Amino acid sequence: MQKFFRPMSMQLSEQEQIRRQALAELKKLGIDPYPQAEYKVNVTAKEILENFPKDNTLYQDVSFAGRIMSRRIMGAASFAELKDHTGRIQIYLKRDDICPGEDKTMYNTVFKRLLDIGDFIGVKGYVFITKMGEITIHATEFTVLSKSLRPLPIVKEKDGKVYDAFTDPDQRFRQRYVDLIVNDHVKDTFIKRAQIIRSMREFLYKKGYLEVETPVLQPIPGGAAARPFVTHHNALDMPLYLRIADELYLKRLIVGGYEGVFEFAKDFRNEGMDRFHNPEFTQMEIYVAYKDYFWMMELTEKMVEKIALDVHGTTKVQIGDNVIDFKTPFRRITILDAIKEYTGIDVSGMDEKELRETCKKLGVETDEYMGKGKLIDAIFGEKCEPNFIQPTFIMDYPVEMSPLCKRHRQNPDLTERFELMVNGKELANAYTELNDPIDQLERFKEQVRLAEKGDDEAMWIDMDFVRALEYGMPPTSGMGIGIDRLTMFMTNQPSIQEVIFFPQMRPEKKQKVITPEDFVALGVPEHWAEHIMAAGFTTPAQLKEAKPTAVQQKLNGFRKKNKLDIPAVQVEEIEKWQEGIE
RNA sequence: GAUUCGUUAGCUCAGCAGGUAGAGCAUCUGCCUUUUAAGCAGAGGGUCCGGAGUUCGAGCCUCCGACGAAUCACCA
Repeated sequence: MQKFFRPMSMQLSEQEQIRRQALAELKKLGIDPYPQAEYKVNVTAKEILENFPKDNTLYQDVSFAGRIMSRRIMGAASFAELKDHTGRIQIYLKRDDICPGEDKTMYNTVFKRLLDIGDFIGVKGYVFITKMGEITIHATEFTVLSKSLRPLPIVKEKDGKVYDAFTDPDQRFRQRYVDLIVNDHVKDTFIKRAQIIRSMREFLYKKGYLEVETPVLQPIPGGAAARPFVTHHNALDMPLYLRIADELYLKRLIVGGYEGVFEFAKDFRNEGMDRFHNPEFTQMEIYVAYKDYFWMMELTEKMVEKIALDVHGTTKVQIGDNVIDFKTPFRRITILDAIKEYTGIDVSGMDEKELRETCKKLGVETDEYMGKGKLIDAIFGEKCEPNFIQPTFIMDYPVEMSPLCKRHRQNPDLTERFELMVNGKELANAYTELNDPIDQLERFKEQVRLAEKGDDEAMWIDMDFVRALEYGMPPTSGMGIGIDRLTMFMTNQPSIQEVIFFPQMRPEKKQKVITPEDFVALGVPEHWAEHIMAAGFTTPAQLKEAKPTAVQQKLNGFRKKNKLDIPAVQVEEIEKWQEGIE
């Protein structure tokens, strides 16, 4: 346990020490730096900045709270910037307003010396406009609401140009709270994310669909091809998996008689991480009875169009160098036609061997495990996918790739599946759902055969799901849409880490400085501890992992080489040291 | 996983072709009652990511390691 909670650096920086002293001095003055009482606020920064220019009789008795973001002190008067959840506003303090009597402590000591950038204060006063034309709260009193003990990165701005921006991705993601404090545009991105989700919910509520919750812990991880995270339930003494999708549960609910269900689902996939993948991510999946994938295309494009309009007020959205127009209807093309369009080759009707040759000719890499479906997908992925910048539905995927999808009504080698491509990336995936229980079981079995061949992402057989289908599922269409990717598109962010508050990171390792004393504490005698690092064991862990005999050889060799006047070490001693190491 | 780049003060970054570690902001002290990247004068602040090596001497060179980023691969 200990190793996950290494103490932060024990050494406080000068600035941190000064802030702790200020904290103590505040207490000495009888000021509680962390008061309990509610601080009643009657206005936001945004309201003032919007309304005061229209009517300067407003806001003559405001109570406002926020974080100090900058200070400009000029002797007996000061300006500071306070930030609340709506934005920043300047405040103005005058010594003789704050301290009308003889005692000037509140201004001279508390405000000027003991408060810092990062502290929360509340102010009461009235709004006016300075000579320089800035809307400002003239504070006649202030209250300390919370003292900050760590200095924030100082980001300055003039004429829209940002100086000393806080941009280091490592620090921004590990300490997202700091990122949110100093980078206003980051806050905006996540507000837009919330708008997108809200807009989607509204759209689906309006159609009368039911928002549901299904298990995150699943005994069989189904509904997608991906490696799951495994955990263990103690009471039941059985493995459980974090869901990779919620598809099979939502379809059970369709069997149960609901005609439209959807879920915003956190899904988990134990796979690589990059600009487009985080181990946990959010998908919205929806299933509607009596519909097919054509109907679902319309729902999807209408929904995405509405989101663009709600977030941007227009269907045109800048994504990287491209302007994407989410105006309906979106283009539709089958995967085979797409391949024809971009390679000039008609792969329909080709067998596996011909497809393999085609891949070779096109320079598409393959391996021997790939079946027809994967080969076609490889060609598409390499030669076509990046070209679909404007929203496009790619339709009718090969049957091998889609074990939960109904066969195409005209061609049993294909399925009624579409993916929505935007900016060369997959955004949504949908089927006319397979509701034939016998075919479903066959397809599951085919997946098992793939698994036996070595495909570690093939699906598992979920017999309970098959049983549900055996009771009868109405014809249904279902769709899943990636919320993180959608947010990336709608906010023009280049990486998934920019749209997930706390993206997965390697654990932060504070490098601990190891000294001979650390070895002494583990039972290594002093005369060895002072040489053990030089002899090649720079950490206790290294010492533990090494073979006792190897350690003995190394240490005694070192002793001889350096002519140390200490007794040679015995293997039993070394074994004892190793026992002492965690 | 591969390659490349990066890690120096609280923050953003310099640092010569190895020779006592620099700037701006922040901090501290003083001045300043409408400033706004406030200003002026002064001061303090560093395990140069960790370790080993080469060298009289390493922030800089070599090797090993940690973490991050970009590109590619893998994966969907």
